[in-house]
Amino acid sequence: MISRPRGTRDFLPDEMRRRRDLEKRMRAVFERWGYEEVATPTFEHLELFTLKSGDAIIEELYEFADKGGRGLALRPELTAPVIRMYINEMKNAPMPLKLYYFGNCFRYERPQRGRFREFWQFGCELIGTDTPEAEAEVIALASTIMDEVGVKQELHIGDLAIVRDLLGDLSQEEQSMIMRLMDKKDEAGLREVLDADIADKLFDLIEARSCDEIEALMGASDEMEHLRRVLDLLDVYGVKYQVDLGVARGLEYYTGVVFEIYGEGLGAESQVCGGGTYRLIPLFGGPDIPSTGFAIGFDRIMEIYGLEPEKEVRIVLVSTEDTREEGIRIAGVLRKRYKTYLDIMQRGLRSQLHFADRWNADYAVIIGPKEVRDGKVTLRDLESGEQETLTLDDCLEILAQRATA
RNA sequence: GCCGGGGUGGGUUAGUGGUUAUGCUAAAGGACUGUGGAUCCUUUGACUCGGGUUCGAAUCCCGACCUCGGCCCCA
Repeated sequence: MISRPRGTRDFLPDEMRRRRDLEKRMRAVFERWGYEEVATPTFEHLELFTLKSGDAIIEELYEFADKGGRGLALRPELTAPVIRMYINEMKNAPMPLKLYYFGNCFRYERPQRGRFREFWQFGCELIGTDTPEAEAEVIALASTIMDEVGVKQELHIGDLAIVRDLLGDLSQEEQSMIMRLMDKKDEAGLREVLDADIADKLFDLIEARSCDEIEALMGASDEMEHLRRVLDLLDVYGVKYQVDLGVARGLEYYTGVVFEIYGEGLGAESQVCGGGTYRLIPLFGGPDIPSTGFAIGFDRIMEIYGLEPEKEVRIVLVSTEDTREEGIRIAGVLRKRYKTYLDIMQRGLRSQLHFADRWNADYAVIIGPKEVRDGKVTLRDLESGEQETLTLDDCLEILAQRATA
């Protein structure tokens, strides 16, 4: 027997219905905010992901050579591919671009709850600006999506521009390492690599919970005003957040405001969304324009998603040996509007109704010799067990009434 | 990559060294001949894999694989 590769999943009908329902709800929010969907290939040239990613990301890549010897990789995330797409073919589109996407991504990692080797990301990129208005919109959008799908969220907002002001003298590598330590809230580690006064200040900064506290430590600056404006706008959006300059994000291309959202009800993998402002476009050979975006861990939302999919009407069309052909004709009419199952096993009446029960059908429409003779159908409500024989038009009428009731 | 818990039919479960591996559920067929959920009968179907200990292993030991949880990293 051949099993699934490790860290992958099969989605059975019940779960798939719930996934599609969640997808639909999230997609609807992006659409209502004026974002448009795009899709990129499942695999890309290896360099797209190795060019500006840390070793950790590269180690997790599913990479391979194709039959022509090209180095390729399954995408580990979607920001880089979307930016690549923008540079390749959307440079003349009117700014700003508001794009969203939903797709599977691949990382060679140790699987656990909420972490898989194949997983799905929803996300968006707002390309062309890093104004406070843009950043506030993107954060508010992320937060709204969480609300709309019933996730209890905790939103943390940081700002790498401010942190980098403090670390300005240090090299790129040192800054990256410090970001990582900050993310882990590793005080001892930070004290090891930093001068005592900078370490003290950095730690106070991580503890700061308001702009005033930060300004008291760092003094006034353009970055400070920028962050203040973003937070003011979030207040207007009605978004609840917590200032947390310890949010450092793993990726090195973030430059400004960054944020993470944690969901309630998950284990170790509680981060359900992360994003911020970055400058990735020039790194890939495009113009020096900033973007803001985020990615949502779709599978993690699935774990804590409490809403039930919309009820669908399921009908089983029951016919007999003599009436199969009439059954197919009537099923054709029902199928214009409803999910209709038609027996193809040459089963008897009893057996077809048994199947209808197991299939959780709402109604059985029975077409036997009597019905065919009278030009009628029998509509049986499988929940109440009540049934009546009536014309097809009347049957459709009743189904339509019940569906809206 | 590291540290723990766990793997018995499709799902669930009994079985801690000894006949043909238990029950429930499911699926297929039947009893019941124009009506599902009940009952009964038949059939299908499992010890994750590989070593070791033993006269004998689902059971004890080791390893691998998978899985669950944690570290790391992130979505």
